[in-house]
Amino acid sequence: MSKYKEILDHVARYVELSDSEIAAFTSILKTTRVKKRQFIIQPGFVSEYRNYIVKGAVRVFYLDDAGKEHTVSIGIEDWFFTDFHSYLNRTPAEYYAEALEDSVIIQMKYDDVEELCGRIHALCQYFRLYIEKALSYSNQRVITNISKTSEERYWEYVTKYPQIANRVPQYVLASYLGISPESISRIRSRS
Amino acid sequence: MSKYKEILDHVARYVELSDSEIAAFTSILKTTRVKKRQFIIQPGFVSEYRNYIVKGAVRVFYLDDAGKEHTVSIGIEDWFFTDFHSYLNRTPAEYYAEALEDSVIIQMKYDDVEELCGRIHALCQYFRLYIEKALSYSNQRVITNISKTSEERYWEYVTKYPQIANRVPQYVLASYLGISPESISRIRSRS
DNA sequence: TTTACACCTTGATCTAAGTCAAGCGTTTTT
DNA sequence: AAAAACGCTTGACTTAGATCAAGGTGTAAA
Repeated sequence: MSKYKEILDHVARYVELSDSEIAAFTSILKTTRVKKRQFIIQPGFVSEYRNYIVKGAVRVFYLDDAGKEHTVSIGIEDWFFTDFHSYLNRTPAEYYAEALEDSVIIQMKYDDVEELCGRIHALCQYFRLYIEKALSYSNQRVITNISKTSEERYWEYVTKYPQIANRVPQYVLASYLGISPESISRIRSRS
Repeated sequence: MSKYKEILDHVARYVELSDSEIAAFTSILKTTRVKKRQFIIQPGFVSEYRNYIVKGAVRVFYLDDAGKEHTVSIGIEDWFFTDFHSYLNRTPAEYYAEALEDSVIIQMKYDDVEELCGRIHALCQYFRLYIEKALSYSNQRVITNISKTSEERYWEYVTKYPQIANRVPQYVLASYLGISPESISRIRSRS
């Protein structure tokens, strides 16, 4: 039983890899353990890795000039995260990634991923298909943000992702939805 | 000179295709001409194609229950558009795509794209790399929407995409930025 | 050439949601 | 076990931006 079972299962949902391809893929993986409140990405440093969450919860957020946090993504088991812009362009990150719980993540370097995607067709397909889904989801979020009220966004999220909503602090959810923590509290109370 | 010069140039910015690969790719392409105000995608119908804009301008928008329009994307020459969710899942579209000018677009069917991506590694790479960029951009937009004021979003857009801002009606820009047309007008006047 | 529609502007008003501030349980830390 | 920090709530107040409504201008159509 590979120590990379979880991520290999994830890949298998999209494509089938041969044994040698699995070996090539796992050879670029690295497991990292992080403690609650530890940063995995920090502004100023290049986000070199694509990170897959095996266990735990991680949020990516942006700290604006006024010192306010805006959550880019909240991930739990079986999610990828990174500062995509930094990762793709090898420029300093603008976001933080912070462990919301003690977590186990699998990391893979940009260069290694690109090299493998150039060499292994199935792996390229895997990333393509996965990213296409992520894009469709991101587009959805944009529209929800500009077309729904705070209250609608809150209840939609809680309904769609109860397992995340119940697991992360409310102020994180608030900053993900673009609502103040006080407003979230009021929305909950008037129901 | 191929009649698909523009899109082949676009591909060439990411990967190199052999002559036979170019032939295979162009064989799945179809050129369509649309008049200003014509719909390319409509709710209820599956968005079967990935559409590349050769000439013209197209916007994708969502019409909410209250009858208000929310623009998902504004594209001009050299951009792709589709209702990604509908396209990927072959479910009825939720969005409209409307030509803002008389336009020429190149269309490719989902099944054809998937078949080619399964067969031609370089093409799979091309779509993967392009979509990764699009995702990074979409993430950016989410953060801008939740962290900046209407006024900041407006000026940022105008500065970043003057050629689009000057080409499309202001109410389209407004619905893209999540601002009312009246507010856009006021933002412009107080500068 | 006048009718009409599309798009933009300006003014008056309204309201959802943000801000500021205080208080209160619950975890952490020491 | 006390102190400190964290996360959530509630109240009073403020405000950015929406809504409603009317009028103006240019372009296209009849």
